[in-house]
Amino acid sequence: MGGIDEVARLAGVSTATVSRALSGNGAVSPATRMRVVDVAHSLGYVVSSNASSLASGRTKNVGAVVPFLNRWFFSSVIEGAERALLRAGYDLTLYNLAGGGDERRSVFEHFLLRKRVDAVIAISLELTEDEVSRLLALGKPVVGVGGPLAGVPTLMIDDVRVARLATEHLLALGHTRIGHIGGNEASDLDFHMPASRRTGYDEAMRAAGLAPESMPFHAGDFTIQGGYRAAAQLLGEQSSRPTAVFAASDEMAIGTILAARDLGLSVPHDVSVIGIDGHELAEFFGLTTVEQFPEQQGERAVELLMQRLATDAVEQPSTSESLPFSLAVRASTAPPVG
Amino acid sequence: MGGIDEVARLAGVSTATVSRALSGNGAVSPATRMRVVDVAHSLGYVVSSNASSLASGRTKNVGAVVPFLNRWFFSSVIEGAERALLRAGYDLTLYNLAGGGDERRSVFEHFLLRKRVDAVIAISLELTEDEVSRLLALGKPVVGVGGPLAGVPTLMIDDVRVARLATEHLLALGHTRIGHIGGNEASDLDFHMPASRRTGYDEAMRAAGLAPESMPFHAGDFTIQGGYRAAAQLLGEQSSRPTAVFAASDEMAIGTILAARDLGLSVPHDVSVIGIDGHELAEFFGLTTVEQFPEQQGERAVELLMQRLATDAVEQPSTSESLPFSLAVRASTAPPVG
DNA sequence: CTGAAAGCGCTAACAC
DNA sequence: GTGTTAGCGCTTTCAG
Repeated sequence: MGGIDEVARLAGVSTATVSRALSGNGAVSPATRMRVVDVAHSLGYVVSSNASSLASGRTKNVGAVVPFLNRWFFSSVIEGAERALLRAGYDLTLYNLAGGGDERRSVFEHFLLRKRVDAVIAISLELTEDEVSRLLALGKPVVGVGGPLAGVPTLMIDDVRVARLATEHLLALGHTRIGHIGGNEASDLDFHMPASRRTGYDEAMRAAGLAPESMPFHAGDFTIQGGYRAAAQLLGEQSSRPTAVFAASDEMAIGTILAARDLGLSVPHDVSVIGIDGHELAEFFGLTTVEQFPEQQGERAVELLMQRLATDAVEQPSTSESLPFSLAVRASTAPPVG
Repeated sequence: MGGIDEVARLAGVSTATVSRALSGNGAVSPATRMRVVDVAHSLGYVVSSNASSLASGRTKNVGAVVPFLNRWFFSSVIEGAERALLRAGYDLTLYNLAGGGDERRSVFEHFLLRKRVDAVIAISLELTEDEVSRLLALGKPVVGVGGPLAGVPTLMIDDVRVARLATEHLLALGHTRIGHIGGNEASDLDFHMPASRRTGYDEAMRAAGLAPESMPFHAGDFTIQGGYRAAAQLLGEQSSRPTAVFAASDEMAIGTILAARDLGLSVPHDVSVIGIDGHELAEFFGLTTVEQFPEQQGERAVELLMQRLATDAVEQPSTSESLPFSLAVRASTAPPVG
C-alpha cells in the first residue's frame, strides 16, 4: 500500500519524476523511467486514481448512459466500448436509466456532475432538451451511439438506407406483396429509428412502383414476442397475406419466423422474412438480415472520444458519422412461389 | 462550477459545515442544513467525488466484474445491482473480462488497484487462486453472485436442489426416460454450476430408482444454438429417445423445443422439456422452468455490501447465502403418452 | 532531464 | 452545532 514517495525513495528520484515516468507526461530519461517502472512493479504500486484525478483534472474514466442493459444492442455496444477503454487505461462507469423517473433525473442532476468522468457515451438515448443541455454543460466530450442526439455527434447506421436495402433485397427476389413490421406510436415518439426504417421501406416500395400504404403493416415492440404477435396478425388471413415480410429488427423477424411455422407456413417457401441488426441468433434461425456491428460501434465511439480528449478539443464536432452495414443473405428469403 | 467554499460563503457557514450538511456525516442544525442544501441546489453544486474520496477514503463507487455482458443472466444481475447502487448514491464501474488474456490480467493487477472502488461484486466468475487473493488483498468487501468463490461470500441458488426440483417435476408427471442436456468439459472446469445441476438430476433419478448413467445425455454450451444441437442428437434416434428432457438452462431448453419441432415432435406430447433460469423468453415458448431472479440477486448483493461498508466490517463473513427459486409450470411439460 | 513546492477540493480531528 | 486547520496522494509549474 505504499504511496508514490515510497517508489520515489526506492528509485532514488523525486515524486515528480515518478509521476512523469509512470504517466508518460513529461520527459524522463529512459534509464530513470525503467528504474521507476521496475520499482513500482515490484511494489505493486498503482497510482491512486483519486489523487491523480484531483491533481490533474483527468479521471481516466468515461460514463456510459444506457436506457437498458439486457438488450443485445446495448450490451454489445458497451462490450465494445469497454474493451477499447481498458486498452486505453480507462474505466467505464455505467449509468442505467431503466429505473425511470427519479433515478433518471438523479443521473443527470447528480451522478454525472461529480466529476467522475472525462467523457460520456450516450447509447440509443432519446433525451429531453434539458437532459441534452445538462450533458453538454458538463463541458466534456459526448458522443452518441445508435440514435441521433440534437447537438451531439453521433455514430449510427443510416436507418433509411438500411431499410431500403432490406426491402430492395425482397423486391429483387421478385416479391410485390411485402408486409412490414415496425414500431408502434410509443416507440416512434422515443426513437427516430422505427420511423426511419419505415421511410426506407416506403421509398424502396415506391421506387419499385408499389404503394406502401396498401401493404400489410403491424406494429411490434422490437422483441421476439412482439414480432410473433405482429406476424400472427400479418400472416393470419390467407387472403391478404404478403409473400414477404420486412421486420424492423432481427428479434421481430425471428418472432415472424416462429409465427409462420406455427401457422403452418414454410419459410421461405410461403413467406420470406428479412430483419435488421445482425443479432447473434440470426444465423441460427437462418435469417437474412442487414447487419450492423454494435461492438465496433462501441469501439469507434471510444476512439472518437480519445481523440477529442487528446486534443483538448472543447468544440463538439457536430459531424455525425454514418456506420457500415451489410446484407447477409441466408435461408429465410427466396423468390416468391409463382 | 463553484466549489464547496462558494456554497459556504453564500450560506454563511464554513466549508466543514457544508460538507457535514451535504454528506450527512456529523451533526448540523436542521435550519443550517436546509440553508446549505438550498444554496447548493440553486448553485447546481455537487461534491467532487475525487476530492471527497481522497479526503475520506470512500469512493461511493463499486466495481462489478463480469465474464460477459451480453448474456441474460449477467446483464440482469448488473441491472439489479445498478439500480440499488444508484439509490444508495453509488456508481457502478464495470470490468468486463471477456477480452481475456492481457486485459483480464490488467483488471486485477491495475484497474482494481487504483482505489476507485469501495467494494467489488464478482458475477459468475471462476477465478484463479491468484485472482481471488488479489481481490481479497484489496481489503475491500467482495461478494460473489451466481458462482462459488473460495473465500468470498457468495449469493447463489442451490443448483443441486434446483436441478432436483426440475427433475422431480418430470418424475412426478410419470416420466422414466429423462434425458439431460448439461455442460461440456470446458464449462465444467470453469464453473461448478453445470456439474451441480447434473448432480441434482442424478440424485433425483436415483431417488426414483432410475439409473442416470443409462439415460441419454448431451453437452451444450448454454446457448439456444447449443441446446438445439444437443437436443437434435438426443431426440434424433427414435429408439433411444427420452420422453422428457431436462436442460440445465432455459436457453438450452428453448433450443430443445425448437429442435423437437424440427424433428416433427410435439412438445409436450412427444417430449416434455424443462429448463432452469426464468429467462425472459421462457414464457413466450411456454417453457416450464425453475426460475431464479438475477435482478433481485444483484440488489441483494448491493444490500450486503452496503451493510458491510456501513459497519466497517473488515471481516469477510464467509456465510454464503442461498437464494430463492421457484418452479413455474407451463405448457412444455406433461405426463408421458402411454 | 530532474527536484522543490504549491496546490487540486474536500473531510475529519480538534477546538470552542 | 460550528469553525479552524491539517492533510488525503498525486501533478505541475517553476527553477535549475
